[in-house]
Amino acid sequence: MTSRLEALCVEKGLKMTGQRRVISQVLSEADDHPDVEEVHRRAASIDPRISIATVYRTMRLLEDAQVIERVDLGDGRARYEEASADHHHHLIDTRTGRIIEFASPELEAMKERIARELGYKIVGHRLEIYGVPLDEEDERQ
Amino acid sequence: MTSRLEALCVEKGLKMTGQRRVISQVLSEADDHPDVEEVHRRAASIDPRISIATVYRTMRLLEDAQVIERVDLGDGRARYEEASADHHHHLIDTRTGRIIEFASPELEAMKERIARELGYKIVGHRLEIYGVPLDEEDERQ
DNA sequence: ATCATACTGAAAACCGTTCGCAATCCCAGC
DNA sequence: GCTGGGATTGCGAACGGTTTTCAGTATGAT
Repeated sequence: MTSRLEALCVEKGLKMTGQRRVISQVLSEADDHPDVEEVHRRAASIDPRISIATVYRTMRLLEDAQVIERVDLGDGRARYEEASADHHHHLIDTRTGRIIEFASPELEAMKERIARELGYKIVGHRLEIYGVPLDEEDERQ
Repeated sequence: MTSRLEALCVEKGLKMTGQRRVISQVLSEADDHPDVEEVHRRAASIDPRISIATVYRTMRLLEDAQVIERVDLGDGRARYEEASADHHHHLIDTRTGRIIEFASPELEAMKERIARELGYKIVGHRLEIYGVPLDEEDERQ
Protein backbone atom coordinates (compact mmCIF):
# COMPACT_ATOMS: atom_id res chain seq x y z
CA MET A 1 0.00 0.00 0.00
CA THR A 2 0.99 3.59 -0.51
CA SER A 3 1.77 5.52 2.65
CA ARG A 4 0.39 8.95 3.37
CA LEU A 5 3.74 10.64 2.84
CA GLU A 6 4.45 8.67 -0.30
CA ALA A 7 1.22 9.97 -1.81
CA LEU A 8 2.26 13.48 -0.83
CA CYS A 9 5.65 13.01 -2.47
CA VAL A 10 4.14 11.77 -5.71
CA GLU A 11 1.79 14.72 -5.61
CA LYS A 12 4.77 17.05 -5.32
CA GLY A 13 6.41 15.37 -8.28
CA LEU A 14 9.28 13.69 -6.45
CA LYS A 15 10.84 10.67 -8.06
CA MET A 16 9.82 7.67 -6.00
CA THR A 17 12.59 5.19 -5.39
CA GLY A 18 12.40 2.12 -3.20
CA GLN A 19 14.33 3.90 -0.46
CA ARG A 20 12.09 6.94 -0.49
CA ARG A 21 9.05 4.73 -0.34
CA VAL A 22 10.38 2.95 2.73
CA ILE A 23 11.38 6.19 4.46
CA SER A 24 7.99 7.70 3.68
CA GLN A 25 6.33 4.69 5.20
CA VAL A 26 8.47 4.92 8.33
CA LEU A 27 7.66 8.60 8.73
CA SER A 28 3.96 8.04 8.09
CA GLU A 29 3.86 5.47 10.85
CA ALA A 30 5.87 7.52 13.34
CA ASP A 31 3.99 9.39 16.00
CA ASP A 32 7.08 10.66 17.76
CA HIS A 33 10.02 12.86 16.77
CA PRO A 34 12.70 10.50 15.47
CA ASP A 35 16.19 11.63 14.62
CA VAL A 36 17.94 10.50 11.46
CA GLU A 37 19.58 7.54 13.12
CA GLU A 38 16.24 6.33 14.40
CA VAL A 39 14.59 6.75 10.99
CA HIS A 40 17.46 4.79 9.50
CA ARG A 41 17.05 2.06 12.09
CA ARG A 42 13.34 1.72 11.34
CA ALA A 43 13.88 1.90 7.59
CA ALA A 44 16.65 -0.68 7.71
CA SER A 45 14.34 -3.09 9.50
CA ILE A 46 12.11 -2.97 6.42
CA ASP A 47 14.91 -2.93 3.86
CA PRO A 48 18.46 -3.39 5.20
CA ARG A 49 20.04 -2.02 2.04
CA ILE A 50 19.17 1.58 2.91
CA SER A 51 22.20 3.61 3.89
CA ILE A 52 22.27 6.40 6.43
CA ALA A 53 23.49 8.81 3.74
CA THR A 54 20.30 8.22 1.80
CA VAL A 55 18.23 8.84 4.91
CA TYR A 56 20.01 12.15 5.43
CA ARG A 57 19.45 13.10 1.81
CA THR A 58 15.82 12.06 1.84
CA MET A 59 15.08 13.93 5.05
CA ARG A 60 16.46 17.06 3.48
CA LEU A 61 14.47 16.46 0.32
CA LEU A 62 11.25 15.98 2.26
CA GLU A 63 12.00 19.01 4.38
CA ASP A 64 12.58 21.18 1.31
CA ALA A 65 9.37 19.86 -0.18
CA GLN A 66 7.67 20.76 3.10
CA VAL A 67 6.46 17.22 3.61
CA ILE A 68 8.18 17.03 6.98
CA GLU A 69 9.52 19.60 9.41
CA ARG A 70 12.81 19.70 11.20
CA VAL A 71 12.56 20.16 14.94
CA ASP A 72 15.58 21.35 16.86
CA LEU A 73 15.12 20.33 20.45
CA GLY A 74 18.55 21.42 21.53
CA ASP A 75 20.02 17.97 21.86
CA GLY A 76 22.48 18.42 19.05
CA ARG A 77 20.71 16.49 16.33
CA ALA A 78 17.84 17.10 14.01
CA ARG A 79 14.49 15.53 14.78
CA TYR A 80 11.55 15.40 12.42
CA GLU A 81 7.81 15.39 12.39
CA GLU A 82 5.20 15.43 9.66
CA ALA A 83 4.47 18.90 8.40
CA SER A 84 1.14 20.22 9.56
CA ALA A 85 -0.82 23.34 8.94
CA ASP A 86 -1.25 24.30 12.56
CA HIS A 87 1.64 25.79 14.42
CA HIS A 88 2.49 23.97 17.54
CA HIS A 89 5.38 23.83 19.94
CA HIS A 90 7.03 21.33 22.20
CA LEU A 91 7.26 20.79 25.89
CA ILE A 92 10.13 18.47 26.71
CA ASP A 93 10.02 16.44 29.89
CA THR A 94 13.58 16.72 31.12
CA ARG A 95 13.15 13.66 33.30
CA THR A 96 12.08 11.26 30.59
CA GLY A 97 12.69 13.04 27.29
CA ARG A 98 9.01 12.75 26.50
CA ILE A 99 7.84 15.39 24.07
CA ILE A 100 4.41 16.93 24.41
CA GLU A 101 3.01 19.02 21.62
CA PHE A 102 0.83 21.98 22.34
CA ALA A 103 -0.69 24.88 20.47
CA SER A 104 -1.89 28.23 21.70
CA PRO A 105 -3.55 30.74 19.43
CA GLU A 106 -3.09 33.40 22.09
CA LEU A 107 0.63 32.76 22.13
CA GLU A 108 0.77 33.02 18.35
CA ALA A 109 -1.10 36.30 18.48
CA MET A 110 1.23 37.62 21.15
CA LYS A 111 4.27 36.74 19.10
CA GLU A 112 2.85 38.49 16.08
CA ARG A 113 2.20 41.54 18.18
CA ILE A 114 5.69 41.58 19.67
CA ALA A 115 7.26 41.27 16.23
CA ARG A 116 5.09 44.02 14.82
CA GLU A 117 5.99 46.34 17.67
CA LEU A 118 9.64 45.74 16.89
CA GLY A 119 8.98 46.52 13.24
CA TYR A 120 9.21 42.97 11.98
CA LYS A 121 7.12 40.47 10.12
CA ILE A 122 7.51 36.90 11.36
CA VAL A 123 8.87 34.38 8.90
CA GLY A 124 9.49 31.65 11.45
CA HIS A 125 9.67 31.05 15.13
CA ARG A 126 10.12 28.38 17.67
CA LEU A 127 9.31 27.86 21.28
CA GLU A 128 10.35 25.06 23.50
CA ILE A 129 9.55 24.59 27.11
CA TYR A 130 11.61 22.26 29.24
CA GLY A 131 9.84 21.05 32.33
CA VAL A 132 9.33 18.45 34.98
CA PRO A 133 6.01 16.92 36.02
CA LEU A 134 4.34 19.00 38.73
CA ASP A 135 3.87 16.08 41.08
CA GLU A 136 7.56 15.20 40.94
CA GLU A 137 8.98 18.66 41.13
CA ASP A 138 10.57 18.15 44.52
CA GLU A 139 12.07 14.76 43.82
CA ARG A 140 15.78 14.41 43.30
CA GLN A 141 16.77 13.60 39.75
CA MET B 1 41.65 47.48 35.04
CA THR B 2 39.46 44.65 36.11
CA SER B 3 36.53 43.88 33.84
CA ARG B 4 33.00 43.37 35.08
CA LEU B 5 33.06 39.66 34.37
CA GLU B 6 36.51 39.23 35.87
CA ALA B 7 35.25 40.66 39.14
CA LEU B 8 32.33 38.25 38.98
CA CYS B 9 34.67 35.32 38.42
CA VAL B 10 36.87 36.27 41.38
CA GLU B 11 33.74 36.61 43.46
CA LYS B 12 32.77 33.06 42.48
CA GLY B 13 36.19 31.80 43.47
CA LEU B 14 37.49 30.97 40.02
CA LYS B 15 41.21 30.88 39.54
CA MET B 16 42.10 33.86 37.40
CA THR B 17 44.63 33.12 34.70
CA GLY B 18 45.79 35.54 32.03
CA GLN B 19 43.61 33.85 29.45
CA ARG B 20 40.51 33.99 31.59
CA ARG B 21 41.11 37.64 32.28
CA VAL B 22 41.32 38.41 28.58
CA ILE B 23 38.22 36.38 27.76
CA SER B 24 36.33 38.05 30.60
CA GLN B 25 37.32 41.41 29.22
CA VAL B 26 36.19 40.46 25.72
CA LEU B 27 32.85 39.27 27.01
CA SER B 28 32.39 42.33 29.21
CA GLU B 29 32.89 44.57 26.21
CA ALA B 30 30.66 42.59 23.88
CA ASP B 31 27.16 43.87 23.30
CA ASP B 32 26.30 41.23 20.74
CA HIS B 33 26.07 37.43 20.78
CA PRO B 34 29.48 36.17 19.69
CA ASP B 35 30.19 32.53 18.99
CA VAL B 36 33.33 30.81 20.27
CA GLU B 37 35.32 31.58 17.15
CA GLU B 38 34.47 35.26 17.40
CA VAL B 39 35.39 35.37 21.10
CA HIS B 40 38.66 33.70 20.20
CA ARG B 41 39.30 36.22 17.43
CA ARG B 42 38.74 39.14 19.79
CA ALA B 43 40.74 37.55 22.60
CA ALA B 44 43.61 36.74 20.24
CA SER B 45 43.78 40.36 19.18
CA ILE B 46 44.57 41.21 22.81
CA ASP B 47 46.83 38.22 23.46
CA PRO B 48 47.64 36.00 20.46
CA ARG B 49 48.78 33.12 22.63
CA ILE B 50 45.22 32.15 23.56
CA SER B 51 44.10 28.92 21.92
CA ILE B 52 40.61 28.13 20.77
CA ALA B 53 40.53 25.10 23.09
CA THR B 54 40.97 27.41 26.05
CA VAL B 55 38.16 29.61 24.82
CA TYR B 56 35.90 26.58 24.59
CA ARG B 57 36.90 25.48 28.08
CA THR B 58 36.49 28.94 29.54
CA MET B 59 33.08 29.47 27.97
CA ARG B 60 31.93 26.26 29.54
CA LEU B 61 33.40 27.26 32.87
CA LEU B 62 31.70 30.64 32.79
CA GLU B 63 28.46 29.04 31.70
CA ASP B 64 28.58 26.56 34.58
CA ALA B 65 29.34 29.40 36.97
CA GLN B 66 26.34 31.22 35.51
CA VAL B 67 28.43 34.19 34.53
CA ILE B 68 27.37 33.88 30.91
CA GLU B 69 24.51 32.15 29.12
CA ARG B 70 24.58 29.98 26.06
CA VAL B 71 22.17 31.01 23.35
CA ASP B 72 21.22 28.53 20.67
CA LEU B 73 19.99 30.46 17.67
CA GLY B 74 19.69 27.45 15.44
CA ASP B 75 22.73 28.20 13.32
CA GLY B 76 24.65 25.18 14.49
CA ARG B 77 27.00 26.83 16.93
CA ALA B 78 26.80 28.14 20.44
CA ARG B 79 26.54 31.85 21.00
CA TYR B 80 26.88 33.59 24.32
CA GLU B 81 25.66 36.59 26.25
CA GLU B 82 26.20 37.86 29.76
CA ALA B 83 23.91 36.23 32.26
CA SER B 84 21.13 38.49 33.42
CA ALA B 85 18.31 38.18 35.87
CA ASP B 86 15.54 39.04 33.47
CA HIS B 87 14.33 36.51 30.96
CA HIS B 88 14.45 37.73 27.45
CA HIS B 89 14.28 36.23 24.00
CA HIS B 90 15.62 36.92 20.57
CA LEU B 91 14.23 38.13 17.31
CA ILE B 92 16.61 37.32 14.48
CA ASP B 93 16.55 39.44 11.37
CA THR B 94 16.88 36.82 8.66
CA ARG B 95 18.06 39.42 6.16
CA THR B 96 20.98 40.73 8.18
CA GLY B 97 21.45 38.32 11.04
CA ARG B 98 20.88 41.17 13.47
CA ILE B 99 19.62 39.96 16.83
CA ILE B 100 17.10 41.99 18.77
CA GLU B 101 16.40 41.16 22.38
CA PHE B 102 12.96 41.53 23.82
CA ALA B 103 11.14 40.63 26.98
CA SER B 104 7.47 40.15 27.63
CA PRO B 105 6.10 39.43 31.08
CA GLU B 106 2.76 38.46 29.53
CA LEU B 107 4.51 35.90 27.38
CA GLU B 108 6.30 34.50 30.42
CA ALA B 109 3.02 34.25 32.28
CA MET B 110 1.37 32.55 29.34
CA LYS B 111 4.13 29.98 29.14
CA GLU B 112 3.84 29.25 32.82
CA ARG B 113 0.10 28.78 32.40
CA ILE B 114 0.48 26.46 29.44
CA ALA B 115 3.01 24.33 31.27
CA ARG B 116 0.83 24.16 34.36
CA GLU B 117 -2.17 23.09 32.31
CA LEU B 118 -0.09 20.28 30.88
CA GLY B 119 0.94 19.29 34.38
CA TYR B 120 4.46 20.58 34.20
CA LYS B 121 6.72 22.98 36.00
CA ILE B 122 9.06 24.95 33.75
CA VAL B 123 12.75 24.44 34.27
CA GLY B 124 13.83 26.18 31.10
CA HIS B 125 12.48 27.47 27.85
CA ARG B 126 13.45 29.33 24.77
CA LEU B 127 11.72 31.35 22.15
CA GLU B 128 13.13 32.69 18.97
CA ILE B 129 11.37 34.67 16.34
CA TYR B 130 12.79 34.92 12.85
CA GLY B 131 11.58 37.89 10.90
CA VAL B 132 12.14 40.49 8.23
CA PRO B 133 11.71 44.25 8.62
CA LEU B 134 8.11 45.28 7.94
CA ASP B 135 9.09 47.91 5.40
CA GLU B 136 11.08 45.41 3.35
CA GLU B 137 8.72 42.51 3.54
CA ASP B 138 7.89 42.51 -0.16
CA GLU B 139 11.42 42.93 -1.44
CA ARG B 140 13.21 40.02 -3.04
CA GLN B 141 15.97 38.58 -0.93
C1' DA C 1 13.34 -2.17 -23.94
C1' DT C 2 16.52 1.94 -24.10
C1' DC C 3 18.81 5.77 -22.37
C1' DA C 4 19.87 10.00 -20.14
C1' DT C 5 19.37 11.49 -15.76
C1' DA C 6 18.79 11.25 -11.04
C1' DC C 7 19.70 8.41 -7.10
C1' DT C 8 22.38 5.34 -4.05
C1' DG C 9 26.14 3.22 -0.94
C1' DA C 10 30.53 3.58 1.03
C1' DA C 11 34.03 6.16 2.52
C1' DA C 12 36.11 10.51 3.04
C1' DA C 13 35.52 15.23 4.26
C1' DC C 14 33.47 18.66 7.24
C1' DC C 15 32.48 21.56 11.20
C1' DG C 16 31.83 22.68 15.77
C1' DT C 17 33.32 20.86 19.95
C1' DT C 18 35.83 17.92 23.38
C1' DC C 19 39.75 15.29 25.01
C1' DG C 20 44.62 13.47 26.14
C1' DC C 21 48.89 14.74 27.29
C1' DA C 22 53.10 17.07 28.28
C1' DA C 23 54.49 21.69 29.38
C1' DT C 24 53.28 25.79 31.99
C1' DC C 25 51.12 28.77 35.25
C1' DC C 26 48.96 30.27 39.56
C1' DC C 27 48.94 31.07 44.32
C1' DA C 28 48.90 29.07 49.22
C1' DG C 29 52.27 28.28 52.37
C1' DC C 30 56.62 29.15 53.78
C1' DG D 1 59.81 36.78 47.57
C1' DC D 2 60.45 31.75 46.55
C1' DT D 3 58.67 27.13 46.11
C1' DG D 4 55.72 23.05 45.15
C1' DG D 5 51.91 20.85 43.54
C1' DG D 6 47.53 20.97 41.61
C1' DA D 7 44.98 23.47 38.09
C1' DT D 8 45.32 25.30 33.46
C1' DT D 9 47.07 25.63 28.83
C1' DG D 10 48.30 24.60 23.80
C1' DC D 11 48.52 21.37 20.55
C1' DG D 12 46.79 17.90 17.85
C1' DA D 13 43.94 13.99 17.70
C1' DA D 14 39.28 12.35 18.39
C1' DC D 15 34.42 12.96 18.33
C1' DG D 16 29.42 13.04 16.67
C1' DG D 17 26.30 14.63 13.50
C1' DT D 18 25.99 15.83 8.84
C1' DT D 19 27.43 16.60 3.92
C1' DT D 20 29.94 15.42 -0.06
C1' DT D 21 32.46 12.78 -3.59
C1' DC D 22 32.46 9.34 -6.83
C1' DA D 23 31.64 5.19 -9.16
C1' DG D 24 27.89 2.17 -9.82
C1' DT D 25 22.67 1.52 -10.10
C1' DA D 26 17.95 2.38 -10.65
C1' DT D 27 14.18 5.29 -12.47
C1' DG D 28 10.61 6.65 -15.65
C1' DA D 29 10.10 9.34 -20.07
C1' DT D 30 10.34 7.77 -24.70
